Amino acid sequence: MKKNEIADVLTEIGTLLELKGENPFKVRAYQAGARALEAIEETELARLIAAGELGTIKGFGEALVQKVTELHTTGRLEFFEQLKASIEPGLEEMLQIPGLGPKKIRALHDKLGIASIAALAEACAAGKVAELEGFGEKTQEKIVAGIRNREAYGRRHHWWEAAEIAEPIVAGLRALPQVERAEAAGSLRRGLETVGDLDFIVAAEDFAPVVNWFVTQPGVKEVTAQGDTKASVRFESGLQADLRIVPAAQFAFALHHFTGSKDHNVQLRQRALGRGLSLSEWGLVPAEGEGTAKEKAEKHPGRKLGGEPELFAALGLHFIPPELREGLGEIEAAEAGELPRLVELADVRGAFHNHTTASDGSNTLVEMTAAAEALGWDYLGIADHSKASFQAKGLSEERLEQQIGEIHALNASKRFTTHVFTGTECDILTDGRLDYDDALLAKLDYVVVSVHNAFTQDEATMTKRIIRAIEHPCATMLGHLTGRLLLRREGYQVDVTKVIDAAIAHGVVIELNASPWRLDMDWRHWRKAAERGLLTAINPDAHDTAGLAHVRAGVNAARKGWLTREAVLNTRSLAEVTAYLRARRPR
DNA sequence: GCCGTTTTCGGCCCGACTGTTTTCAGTCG
Repeated sequence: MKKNEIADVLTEIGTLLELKGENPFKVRAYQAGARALEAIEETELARLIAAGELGTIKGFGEALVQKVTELHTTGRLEFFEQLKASIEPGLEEMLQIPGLGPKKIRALHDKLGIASIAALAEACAAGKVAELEGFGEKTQEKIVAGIRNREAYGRRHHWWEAAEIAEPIVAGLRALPQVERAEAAGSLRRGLETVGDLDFIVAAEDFAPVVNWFVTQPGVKEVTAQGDTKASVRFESGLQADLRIVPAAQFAFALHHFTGSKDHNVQLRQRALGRGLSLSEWGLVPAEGEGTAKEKAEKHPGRKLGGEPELFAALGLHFIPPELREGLGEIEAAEAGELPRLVELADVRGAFHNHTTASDGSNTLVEMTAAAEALGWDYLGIADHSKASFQAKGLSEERLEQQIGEIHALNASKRFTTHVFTGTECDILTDGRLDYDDALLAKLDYVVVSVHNAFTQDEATMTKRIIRAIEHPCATMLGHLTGRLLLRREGYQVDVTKVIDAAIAHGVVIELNASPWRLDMDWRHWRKAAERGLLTAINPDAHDTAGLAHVRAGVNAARKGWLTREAVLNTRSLAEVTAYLRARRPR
């Protein structure tokens, strides 16, 4: 069984154990195991299992090693099958309803025999749920609303769309007279490709006006909680947002806490405890002594921090950028002083893989170049579709020749300070050949090769197909490695490790497609790939002038992948990139 | 179920809010 499927099984075991009322720490162990698995490369997992070394990975004890090994070797797990059979299948999906946790679901099941969302809806309609001990009218109403909206409520949201909602709110909060500081935290701040909900952390003197401002924002459909120090709202799209207000002295702690991730926080708290300190959203206080963390924090006014850097410093760590806080080794690296200097948006000097009206873009070559110049870019690569992408108005040989001429003329005119590179997004045909002949490809500054059809090929075929394209002497970079569309379509089946190996061997760049709906290749692969020498280009895959700004999403993903400026081709100067591309061209 | 330079057993983060309670359980993050 593949790594990701094994991770899914571990996650589901966690959920099932939760429903059974198992020890919550056991549940957490399975969930942590699943996440840890996602950070291991497929071939590395196979090696660890073969060598009997899986147990050396943090989070994998005897039981998980045995289960992962069994799943990996046989594709089955007796324990999982029995566990699944022992729980009615409808109970799992009831967890999606906000306000329903394992305890309430068990009560509904044990006392009313409810084992599906449909049965739950019926019982609510009959008023039976409200009569249960521990339940009431309001709970029943919440369940009814939760069932009605569960699709919108449970949905995750693209980072880009979440940021578009969050940024004006942060700006609005900062403009309030009571507010000293305001930040968005959570997975948005960590730059995760999708966001479950928004978290706003505010430092203020007077709380009530801030809460009132927040719950009356345009687009707020429902106020789901409102207290003295926090409030929760839901927007039209189903996106939920939480506001938390703290005194200024606690701001850094609260911001860190709600930025997460959960794994990162747990690890950092363990580190604090090892030093006799207790870390919480309230502060960093001695672990010993009377009182809650909050009470102790309030007795330590000297613990006021300017910001998160001091928090990390107090634990003997370099500052860990939010994007790295996934519990994937960043604390160890911060301790050793080995955190990478992450690539920044300001490092980007241009981008490849952009479209114009020649194929399926909606702005012309001139408009795209003007937009790139406005961004301060030194160069812009145009890579329209090739002829096999008929649906995208792919360019015939003649039209591509014509475009090359137009670009040369535009460069020669000196109309823009931004230099334009001639390129193509050349289809990788079903057998791995390229869509243009070599003579034409050789006329271009660079060639992006991408898969746009026959997504359903089996993994071996697809892997062979892509590697054949990488081996082509004209290939400069590989476009959107898996073809995934976040929250919409899984990528095609491909052995990522083998493709990375081939790209390194042949000096081919793998792009980090920066489209907020793709972010492909996934950030989870980049750290190891770059360590092994893979170079990337953060490519917006822009189809209009506004799309160029998507490099920001790509930079987020690159940072999550521990990438430095050096690992990203399009942080280099025009002269360096020109030299790089020239050296790459077939002789 | 995992983990260990105070431990191989006994911890494992903990506080806000809601809705149900009359002192607190459950959920959530």
